[in-house]
Parts: sequence; C-alpha cells; structure tokens
Amino acid sequence: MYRTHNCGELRLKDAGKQVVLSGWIQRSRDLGGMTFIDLRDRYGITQLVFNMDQDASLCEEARKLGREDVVRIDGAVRERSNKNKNLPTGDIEIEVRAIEVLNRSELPPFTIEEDTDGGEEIRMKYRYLDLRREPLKKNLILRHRLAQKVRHYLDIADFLEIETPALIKSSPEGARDFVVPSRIHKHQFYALPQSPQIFKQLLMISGFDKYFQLVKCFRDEDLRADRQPEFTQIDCEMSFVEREDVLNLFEGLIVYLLDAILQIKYNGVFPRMTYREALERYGTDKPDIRFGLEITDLTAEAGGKGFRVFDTAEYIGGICVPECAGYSRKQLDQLTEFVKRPQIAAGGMVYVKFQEDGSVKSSVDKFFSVDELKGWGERAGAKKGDLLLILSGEKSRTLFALSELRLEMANRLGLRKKGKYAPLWVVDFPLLEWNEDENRYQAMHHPFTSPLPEDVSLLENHPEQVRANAYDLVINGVEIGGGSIRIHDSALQDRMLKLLGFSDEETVSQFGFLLEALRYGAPPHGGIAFGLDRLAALFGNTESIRDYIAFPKNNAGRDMMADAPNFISQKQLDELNLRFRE
RNA sequence: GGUCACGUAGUUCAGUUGGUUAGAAUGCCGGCCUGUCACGCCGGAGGUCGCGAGUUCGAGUCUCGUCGUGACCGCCA
Repeated sequence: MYRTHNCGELRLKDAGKQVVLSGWIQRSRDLGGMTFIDLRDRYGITQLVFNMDQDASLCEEARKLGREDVVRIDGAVRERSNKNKNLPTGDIEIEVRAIEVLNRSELPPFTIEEDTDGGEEIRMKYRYLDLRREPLKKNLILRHRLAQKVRHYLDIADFLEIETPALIKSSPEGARDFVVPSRIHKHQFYALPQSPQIFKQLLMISGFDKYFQLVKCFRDEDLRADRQPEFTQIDCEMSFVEREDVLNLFEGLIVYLLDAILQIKYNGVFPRMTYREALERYGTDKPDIRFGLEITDLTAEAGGKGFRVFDTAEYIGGICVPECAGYSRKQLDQLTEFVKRPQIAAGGMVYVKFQEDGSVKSSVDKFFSVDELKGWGERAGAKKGDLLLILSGEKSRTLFALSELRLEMANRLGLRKKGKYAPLWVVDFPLLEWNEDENRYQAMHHPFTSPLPEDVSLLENHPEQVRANAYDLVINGVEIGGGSIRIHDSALQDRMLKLLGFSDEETVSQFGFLLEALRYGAPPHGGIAFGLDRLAALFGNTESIRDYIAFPKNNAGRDMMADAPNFISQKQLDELNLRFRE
C-alpha cells in the first residue's frame, strides 16, 4: 500500500495513528542530530521527523534524500512540540519508522516553491514541473470547480450535454480553419471546428431543446495573452426562446458561479447596453464599467471656433478625470505620448484643468474663451480640481483612442479593482460589417445570426443599418461570451447568404445541409458561448489564460514542451498524398 | 505582416562613460549543528555575457543582422 492518508489531511486528532504517506520531498532541514523533511503531494505538506538517537541509520538515509525524490514512508502521527501555525498540518508531524525511495529525481531546473523563479521559456519547457507549484495547481483546481458548477447549473436547468464532431467541413466564414488531410479521400481535408455552431443548431432542429457542451474550439489566428489556438467554450443553444430568455438564464449562471466559486453576491440584473451606446459612452464594445470616466461628445461645443485641429475633426470627445487638475507638465506629456503611440495613433491631446481656485488652464486657452472652456467642463460634469482630456479626429479612431486613454487613467488611479466584478450585456450589434480587403459585407457575429425583426426590411437597401439580435457578455472589460438568436427560416437564411456574396452554388455546397434542415420544421432558437479559459482567468484575477490551461501554446502557437508543430515523415506525407512546394 | 521590451552562473537579477580577474541572491556540493519549518554557521564548485558580423588599441556595454521569449497592432464570424 502506498498511502493511508494524503499529505494535507492529518491533524492533532490523528495523533497516535500509524500511517503510510507517499509524496515528493519538498525540502529538508538537517540539524545534525535530527532531520526534518517536508513531504508534499497535491493536498498539502506534512512534516517528517528523524532522530539520530532513535534510529541513526534511518536518519542517515533521510539526510541523503534530495528535492523532488518520490518516497513512501511508514510512521506514527504525533503532536509537535513546536507547532507551525502557517501550515494546516502544522500541529503534527510523522515520526518515521521506514522509508522507501520510490523514485529518485534529478535536480529540477527551477525550485518547486513559489512562483518567483523560472522565466517563461524554462517553465513552459518543464510545464509538468511548473504544474507542481501552488499557483498553477490552484488555477487548474479553480478551472475544474468552474466547469463542475457550470455542468451542475445547466443540468438542473434541463440542458443536455451532447458531443459534436471535431473533424468537420471547412467553412469559408470567420477565422482561419485548422485543417486535417484525409488519407482515405485523396486531396480532401477535414477542418477542426471554430465552434460547434451549425451542429448545435441542428440539435435544436432535432428537438433537443436545450443543449450544452464544454468543448474545444480551434482558430488558426495569431495569439495574445487571452487567445490560444485551441480553447474551451461553454457552448449552449436553446429552442423557443427570445433574447431576454437567453440573457436571463445565463445571467443566472454567472451570478451562480460568482457565489459558488468566489462567495460574491451579485444583486439586481446585469445592465443592458446597446452597441452604439457602449461606443459613445466608453469608446469600445467591451467597456470596463467598474468605474466611470465616461466619454463626453464635445464636437458641437468645441468645433467651428477657429481652432484648426478641432475644426477639421469629424469628432471631438473628452473624459473628465476627477481630482487630477494638479497633473504636472511631465504627467500630461506622458499621457500625450501614450495616445500618440502607433497602436493608438491619436494626433495629440488637449487638456483643460479646472483649478481649485475656480480658474481654468488649458493647452488651448489661446483659442477658446474661459466661458467656452467652462462650458465643456459643465457638459463633461467637471468639478473644481478635475482634469478634462480631449482627443479629436476621425470618429471611430478617436473613440478607440479615448477608450484606451480611459483605461490608462483608470490603471493610474487604481480604479480597476481586483475582486470587483461588473458585468453587462452589450446588445444590438450591427449585423454586418464592411470588409475592405474582400470588398463585401461580412457577418459581424456569424452568418446564422438573426437580424432584429424590425430591421429585416433594411437588409437589401441599407445593410449597414441592420442590427443583429446578438449579445455579448462583458465583465471588467473582457469579452466573456457572446451569442445570438439564430435565423430559423430558410428563406431569410438564403437572403442573408446572398447578402454576404455567396452564389447559389456556393450556398448549396457550403451550407446546403443547414438550409435543407431549416425546411423540416426548425424551431425558433438561439444560444450563447462563453470562453471557459477567460472565465477562469477572470475569476482568478489574472490576465493570461495560459495560466489556466495545463499545457498551453506560446505566442507563436508552439508547444514548447513537446515541440509541436513539427515535421512528419515522408511515409506519412505519402499516405496523405501531400507534397511540399519549393 | 508590423511595433516595443527582454536575453549575463542551474534559477532570478546587478554590471557605471567602452577599460585590468564579470558580481549578488538563491539553488547545488562538502563540513558543523537535537525542535527546524525561507533553519543557522563555515567552505567550495559553477559563466560560449543567446548567436554572427562590425566599430575600436580594447565590447557584457556601441552598431547591424539573426535566433529565442513576452506584450501589443493588424488578424481573431
């Protein structure tokens, strides 16, 4: 037998018991006459004690143990004379009678202690050792608990977990597909799913009514801290629902998870905000509403008054930062540099300081009267001591820059508080967006998203004005999930695909089976998908989803431990009828 | 496709204006130590300064290139 108990469970009440423990050597403290060893497993750490007086040869043996050796020990639990209050097992120790070394360890390249040492490169290469450490272990446990609670909530709500295929047909819309060559069918390829979208709609047509799945999705696009080529979605679909039905149910899921995992009670309903409102108030479709600093449109007030930069701008907007009128020239220059960075690309920044003494100081006071400046302040809700930061230019770019500036100021002022969760639903996204490269409209969400019923008549003549019956869940500025009510009418779906530029033949070859299915009594349906990795990172209060994935890829999509992707043998290539160009 | 940062001992980092033998902490090895728990004390080993070229009397330091890692922009329905 390897163990009667784990290394985290023995307490004072167990004193006197004969136990067997197995685990890794965390650290040993050799005092000469006696030696203490911390034995670690997934559950915790238990101290072993060896004494020269009692068993010299056993003590000698213990002194030879090195970090990360795997051992099995026999011994008796006893109360410590010196207790350690920092350890759950700190009241007891094991007086060891026998050691069996199960496996020696080479010296690990970094210590298995805290998260302080080991750069990204080496930690990724030895991911299995990094996973022994507390921070990553804690993250994976958090992810597990999230997944369990999700399953519980949806099960109670009558959802059925149904698997969908991973080898599917490539679809032209959306992200780049990962493809898999078929051996049996020469020159043909499967694709890995970007999401089970069509399959879950087919399940609705099959009458399953409420479906969910914790499912891997694959997108061959460039990576970020919060993007991996393979990631996990909580994928859901429901029949006979309208938008509010979906929002209410999944709002309930988030409220339940906040309570069950973090013991945070969320009162009330999540705010609903249109896409347009989100852009105008926050400059982005995924606003962080843990704090204010909202954007004020100053185009009417500040334009056309003889200041050339503003007069030629399509849009002028500002954010009022409380109690920052005392900002120095240096601090303001830093902010100007920030917004002029190529990634943000604002032309410059105008400030107005509303001083405590009631006076106004601005970088543009040559061009505007004090009353005009005060008028802006009034509109932006500035009080004495506040600082108004103004950007101008082409509208969408300027709003983007303002949203970045808003986040930067919030970071500087410590307004993005960890442990606070501010969810909202963003709704009424545009159905379509213009694709410059391909000179055509494309679906903003996906081609199966239903337009709002009142906008359907605009489809052919004013496609850019059509709003989608779609919604995103945003928490703390992170897009956690999104979905839509789907098109369940084959004629409307046909119109939609035509609008996207598909010919009849393309429509039939790409989506024929879905269009056909829609003709056999498709119920009204809609759904949503959440990013489990992002949800875990959000609950764990960190940015990088890699820390919540056991074996992630680096930012070039490479598995640094296994060294994938990699070449395959000529034999494999031959079987697949593949040959390299060049 | 592009921008930025970093790359020095097993690990995390310091290294001045370009100047003699490249340091610290930690880890590792050896010795001492009977209540430690980041044990303590003493001693020791450990370096292709990512790689290549250039400037220079002289390069860890400056320049260019290259590779690696991270972050971001484009991209991601």
